[in-house]
Amino acid sequence: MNKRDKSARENRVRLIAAARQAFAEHGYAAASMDDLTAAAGLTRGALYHSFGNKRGLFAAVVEQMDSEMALYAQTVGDKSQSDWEGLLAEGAAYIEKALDPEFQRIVLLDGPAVLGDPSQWPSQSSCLQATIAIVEKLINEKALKPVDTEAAARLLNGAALNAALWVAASETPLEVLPKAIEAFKALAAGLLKLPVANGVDL
Amino acid sequence: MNKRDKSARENRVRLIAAARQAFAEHGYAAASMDDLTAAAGLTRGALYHSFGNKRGLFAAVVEQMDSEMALYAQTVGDKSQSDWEGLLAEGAAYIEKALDPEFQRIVLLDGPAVLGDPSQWPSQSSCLQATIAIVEKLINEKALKPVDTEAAARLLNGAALNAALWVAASETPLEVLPKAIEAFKALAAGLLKLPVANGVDL
DNA sequence: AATTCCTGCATACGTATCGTATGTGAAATT
DNA sequence: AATTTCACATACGATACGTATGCAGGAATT
Repeated sequence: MNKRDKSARENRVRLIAAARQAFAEHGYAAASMDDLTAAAGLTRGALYHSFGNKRGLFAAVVEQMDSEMALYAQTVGDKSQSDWEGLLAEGAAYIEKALDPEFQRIVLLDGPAVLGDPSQWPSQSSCLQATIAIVEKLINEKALKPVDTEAAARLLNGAALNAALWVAASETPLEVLPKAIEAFKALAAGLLKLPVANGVDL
Repeated sequence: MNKRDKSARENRVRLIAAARQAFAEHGYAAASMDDLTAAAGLTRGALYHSFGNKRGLFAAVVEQMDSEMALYAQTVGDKSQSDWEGLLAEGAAYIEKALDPEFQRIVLLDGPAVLGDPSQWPSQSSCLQATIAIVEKLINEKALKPVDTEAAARLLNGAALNAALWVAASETPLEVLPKAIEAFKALAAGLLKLPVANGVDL
């Protein structure tokens, strides 16, 4: 553990943290690299050395946030009683996550514009892979209609994401949230081979 | 019809057209206002006079594209035999629309970053309103589960939108497209009170 | 018809910010 | 101890946005 590499790593961590805050507060375009590097006690020289350009730094921030989300989704899924409930819980977790203004601004709004279609991000797959895995399992168990696993997973995530944006932009998020989750569960039920019994918490 | 207003209107039309092309080609951030105004035979002065700033021009472009989309969605819906099929057709139309690189870049990628959450755009509602109307009608007919109409409409649109991005980014769009549409129809079927008969084109 | 007013647009300027090219000092290597 | 390396700072140039001002040609007024 040499001293130089260690301090360099620390600086990268501090840059990502400062960038995360700046991007969340001002948005990608309006975030000044002079300002955010100064907030980290560095200059733009460090930034260009470590991340190449503004976009590279942004990508690092998104990757960090996305892996946090994937981790959270997994714990939520694991806690569920059945695979099917795990799928629903993951979706609900995604919806709730997007209530976080930081997540909304960086990942949902600026992310696609800066990094392109989210489905192509390496990090996004980590979150999607979890969904795909569950869908695949459920199809093998013959619980779901034999649709394309990736297609189903992407649509579920897309619906959840959109629901999240809607909830977040709402004037009364806490009122709208249950409606969004209910609609999400109804949609997801469309993948089931057999209709769920009425009354089961849909 | 005085001469000045007429030429001013023409100039606005030409600016929007030039902007639409520039934003589609380079993306919002990289589109130079000097360049695009010059392409329209004007200068930035005209732009700031008519649209206030770069964002205002962008908003005008998005509104134009969105209203085109709403118009198209409506014709597709009207052509359908039943309301339910109309709903599915609209979703499919949305998915196909997002294969258009111009629509993808401007409305799907840059739009949210520049204008904020799409569900808050005045124009977006025009497209969403159509979906909401159909959903409402189907719920009144007791064909759908009594979910919140706006929630259902937003989730459907979100799923379609995400499917579209996925198809567009795919290496083999024409292979993926039917999978996306099939999965979309399955999801949408989740809103139905009664499961569709197996074999009906799901 | 002549004059004045109005306004849509051009021109010019200031400022902010990004990316690169170059410099430097401390740590690592020998 | 001398040399090399490299993480980062500094300096520079270029680009692009927004504003403030100027102007010309069509409208309004008399």
